[in-house]
Amino acid sequence: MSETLKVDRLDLRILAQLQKNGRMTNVDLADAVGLSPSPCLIRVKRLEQAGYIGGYGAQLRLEKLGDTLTVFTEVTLADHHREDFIRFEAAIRDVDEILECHLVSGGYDYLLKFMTRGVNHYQEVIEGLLERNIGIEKYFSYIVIKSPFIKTHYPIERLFPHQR
Amino acid sequence: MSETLKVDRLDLRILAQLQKNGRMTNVDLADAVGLSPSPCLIRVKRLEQAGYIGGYGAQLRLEKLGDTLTVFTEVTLADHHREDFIRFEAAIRDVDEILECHLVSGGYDYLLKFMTRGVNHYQEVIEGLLERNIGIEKYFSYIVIKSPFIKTHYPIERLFPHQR
DNA sequence: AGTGAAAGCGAGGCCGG
DNA sequence: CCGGCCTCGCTTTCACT
Repeated sequence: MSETLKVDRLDLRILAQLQKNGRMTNVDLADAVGLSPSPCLIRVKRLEQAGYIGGYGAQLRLEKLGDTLTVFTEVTLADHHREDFIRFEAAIRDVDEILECHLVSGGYDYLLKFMTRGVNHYQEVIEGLLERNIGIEKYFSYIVIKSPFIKTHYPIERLFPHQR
Repeated sequence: MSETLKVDRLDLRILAQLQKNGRMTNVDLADAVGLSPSPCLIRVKRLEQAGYIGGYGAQLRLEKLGDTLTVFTEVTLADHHREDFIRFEAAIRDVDEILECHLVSGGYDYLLKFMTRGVNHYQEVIEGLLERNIGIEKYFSYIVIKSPFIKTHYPIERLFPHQR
């Protein structure tokens, strides 16, 4: 599931294609990368098993379904021992409304990304967190007014320019 | 492509399933939501055409392929006329290394999410932006040390609790 | 390693309730 | 609007190169 096996140029092309269209058929994929279906499928399976592909998902336009609010929240912990980080991370992991959790270097400790129905919903979630006493010293909320773009795929050739 | 048609409970279940596994076959999907394949497929097509599903993608574990660096950057513009926002957004949209762009309310204007090969690569991109004179007054970078979690799907029942 | 067959199964269209 | 049938094309395996 997580072996580091060698990934050649063909594999990178497969990954790039699947990133753009996770539902394309194996024959189309094979055609796009210049392979015949059988070995192409084998490579895809290998990449999945090796953990390079974490899964496949539909990209939903949640904002089309109803009102949503995205909020980025900067969190500073009261104490900074290893156990404080662990406790905090464990506590917020199960909060559905928190989509991302990043430990950052700089003026605060964590940057969280929330998705809620609106400010009331967000406030409820935040207050629930504070009541649970998980080591939050202070926090600051940045409400997203508009997201001009969110890209769903990355040109991986740029990350790994000279892969064999 | 962007009609707002009614989405019932069955549609929500379909969306929830496809969000978790965008590659599941239509028969499995139909089974999971309690439908037979034909009407299920029709609903999926409708949801795609209506724009509720923006696309399907493989979730790549880029960090397994090589070194990557994620950076969140707060950007403040020098001026705040409509044209300043438009010019800035247009200029950064084509920068591959910028994955997300959010206009926020609060202490600064934009929160950007970068993905690069490392600090040198990040610095190159940032300097490239500054040289282009696109109205950046100042910026501050938060380097991501660790991302304890990034969730790829949201429990959409929570966003739309009382859908018919 | 890749190619090309063959067999099994799902996608997608059509008809009947 | 849903379920069942039917055909075509894709998936997946296997023997061969």
